Amino acid sequence: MTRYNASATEAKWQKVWTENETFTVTEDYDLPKYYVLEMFPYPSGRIHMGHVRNYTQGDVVARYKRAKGFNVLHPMGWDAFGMPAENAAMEHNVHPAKWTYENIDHMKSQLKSIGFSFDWTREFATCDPEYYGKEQAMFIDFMNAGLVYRKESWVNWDPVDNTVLANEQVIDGKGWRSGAVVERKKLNQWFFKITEVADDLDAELENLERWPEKVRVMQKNWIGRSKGMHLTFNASQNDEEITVYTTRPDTIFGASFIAIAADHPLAAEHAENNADLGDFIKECRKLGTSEEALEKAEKKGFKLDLTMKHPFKEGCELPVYVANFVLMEYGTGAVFGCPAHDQRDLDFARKYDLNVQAVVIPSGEDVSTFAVENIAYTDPGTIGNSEFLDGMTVEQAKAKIIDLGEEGGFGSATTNYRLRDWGVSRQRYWGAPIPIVYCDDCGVVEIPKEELPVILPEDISFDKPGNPLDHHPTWKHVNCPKCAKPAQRETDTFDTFIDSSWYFARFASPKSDAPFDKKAVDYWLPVDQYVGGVEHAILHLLYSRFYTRAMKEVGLCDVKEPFDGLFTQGMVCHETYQDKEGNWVLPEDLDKQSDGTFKIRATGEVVKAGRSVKMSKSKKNVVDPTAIIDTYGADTARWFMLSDSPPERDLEWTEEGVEGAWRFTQRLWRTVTTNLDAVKNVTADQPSNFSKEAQDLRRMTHFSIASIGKDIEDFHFNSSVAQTYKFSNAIGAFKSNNSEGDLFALREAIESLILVTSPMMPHLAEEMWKMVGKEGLVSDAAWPVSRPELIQETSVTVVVQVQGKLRDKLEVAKDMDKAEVEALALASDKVQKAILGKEIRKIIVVPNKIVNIVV
RNA sequence: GCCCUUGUGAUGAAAUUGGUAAACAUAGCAGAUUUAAAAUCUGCCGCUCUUUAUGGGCUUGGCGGUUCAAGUCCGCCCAAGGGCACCA
Repeated sequence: MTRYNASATEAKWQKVWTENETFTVTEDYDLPKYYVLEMFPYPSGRIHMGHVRNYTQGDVVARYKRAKGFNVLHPMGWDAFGMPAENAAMEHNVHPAKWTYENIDHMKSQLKSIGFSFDWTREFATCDPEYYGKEQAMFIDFMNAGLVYRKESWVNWDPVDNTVLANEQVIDGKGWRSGAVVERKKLNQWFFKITEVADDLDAELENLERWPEKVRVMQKNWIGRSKGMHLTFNASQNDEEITVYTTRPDTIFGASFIAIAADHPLAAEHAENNADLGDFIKECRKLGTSEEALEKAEKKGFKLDLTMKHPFKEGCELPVYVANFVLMEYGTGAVFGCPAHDQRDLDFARKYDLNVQAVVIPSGEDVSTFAVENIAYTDPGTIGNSEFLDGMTVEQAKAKIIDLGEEGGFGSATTNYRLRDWGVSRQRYWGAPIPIVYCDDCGVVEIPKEELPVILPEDISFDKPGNPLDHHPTWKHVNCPKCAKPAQRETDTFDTFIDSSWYFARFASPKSDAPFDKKAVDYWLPVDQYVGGVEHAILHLLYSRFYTRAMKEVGLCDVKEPFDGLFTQGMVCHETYQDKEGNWVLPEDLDKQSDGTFKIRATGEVVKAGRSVKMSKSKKNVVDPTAIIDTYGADTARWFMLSDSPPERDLEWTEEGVEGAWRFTQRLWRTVTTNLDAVKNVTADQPSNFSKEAQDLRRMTHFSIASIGKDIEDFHFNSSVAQTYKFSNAIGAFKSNNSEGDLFALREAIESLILVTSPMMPHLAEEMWKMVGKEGLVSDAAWPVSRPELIQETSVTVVVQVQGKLRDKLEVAKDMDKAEVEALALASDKVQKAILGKEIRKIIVVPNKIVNIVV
């Protein structure tokens, strides 16, 4: 018997799929559509196991939905802008474009070798001017719609390299390359008004029912919507005022101080003739970037020579502090402190010996005796010690204060968000240029759309520190599009999160001269099934949701939410190994000993096996997909990725597991080849008689079709795999007597087995499909039809319990009458033994399932 | 500190959503085949007690509760992982 030759067979079918354009899809507006998308990769150079798992999951769904008759869009492209290309340019003196496109070529060939059903005709890279030019055009649309603005904002500045650093390039407050202490610097930068739709982004989370609850919660917390009020206090000494934001106006009578942020304008004003305050403000700013870990617990303040009048309490004066725990970026940068009902305020009050007055009294406590010691009371209660608020609930008191504030003109209800506007300027080369020109006379001028794209210059150098676009000899010098006088280009480029915020729309019509064809986008979007890592739960997914709203706002599409269904897959993990010196060792350099320990092949040294963690280059616990595919074939790798572990959980990569998957591909092949002669010439006509065994096999066949399909739809691939094992084992165990009925059942089983396996192991399925004499490709074949009447059992096992304990099992006819089952149960010897001498109190009969006798 | 998730045999896990816990696979053990090994095939495989049976008891992180019945629902606690982190 021949063995299945994976590498030759897989290459053969990949070629056939390409030549036949099997997975090329068109906008057939009459067909029901299904859009499957996996998060597109950054072209780092090589595919890793995480990609293989991610794309295998998406591919199974895509192939399954195709078989179910959907018009399936399953595209692939490249998130091609970003810093690694610039780092490579600096380290290896290779142009970012060259580096990126070479990586794309290599990774594309790797992806092709795994047999994914991508429509490669729709492929694009975001670093192509054909793509980013459309992004520039949309930026201008957004600008005209008032969704974009420019303001000064802080960046991390490396004073040695003279460059802006991303947050991840700042390590312990120092630049990753230079080691210099990072400074904060203000630059003019572009922002998207994501906060303008914060309310809708928050509210619509509720309707994203096919998203993981976890991701929705994370986004909700990130948006951080809170309802409160603005409240203005007037100074006792002069006409200064401070407006605070509070969510607890009900606790106003418990207020004992006002605190403002170090960056608050009033703080700066007072610092002008107070050097100590100036020092304190500097200290607060430092805290922000570096030593937060050390200082975060300690609340510190600087008392100003200023007090504020309590708005409701005659004669009550509140001291004003500059405090390190108040943030200028949130609310108004000022708060009133109510120590009894806020832990931070309480810590602060204890340190500076301020009054702690409880004004919310828990039920069961007495107003006169209830006091707060070191834990602030934040739960509901009745208002007390608060004059006209006394006796109200927290909610009533909040409403009352807001009313009074609005009447008196010193307060108003407000909603606040933790979410901040999206800063999109990056002081880098390898990104999409922002299509703006600065003119001395006309100010900020957008590039006219017909002059787009603004293309990145190719002749750049990374010799000098800083942004190559900025020190390019000619690129930034242009004439103003309005007045034609000499002007300067914006040299910042877009945040690469913009690139990934609309690529899913571009896939709908990747050759369009517009960003996309509206009809095509309205047909394909939203993405029905998006698959990717949970590490993108917040930023990428939130930005995409905003961006899609923005595109709708400017009339580019009618879709608001980009992703209807989201699935976040787990990581791929592997054991780690360390030698005597503690150096990490690659699994492929090891030999396994018979006692289960590992030795380095070259030196014979025994290594220490550590816990299993996410595969990473730094820990060297990686397995190269190419090596696995060369040894076992893509179908084996795919099968292993789907087996055992539920897809949302982490997967432990083991040699034994891969071996097991490989053995199964061979077993499937044998199951089909050994039965080939018997079933090859069986006609499709169904005989009228089936043996008991044939009926059982048909039940298994039709049950498997239904069960495997449902498990794929529910993302329970490990269950699909388990059922496929059972199905295949049943066929292997089937002894045909060569009667018409047996042969029919066997042929039906084998054909169905090939079909249900095809989304998971497409190459092997294609080969077997041909072997059993089928015309056409299994990739084009319809999912088999499961006949429910063949799944029905005629008899069922009913369990008999006494006092909830299993005592006997009965084989009875399905849907047998309750009384009859009860009688049978009581007739059982074992049951009689168990209830001997006891009185029967109650008998519960669940049809076809269980009888429970209570004594 | 707050929020979320997970916890089941030696291992990855399953359990029709309250109704036979451990399907399927991996590892292991025994046997067949083989000159031998690999591969393949067959059988066993949660713990425990005794009278070794077509027997009894126990078992889903721990303790308690609801129920005829709990891996599943409720309460408290423990452990691991993830997210947020002075957000007023």
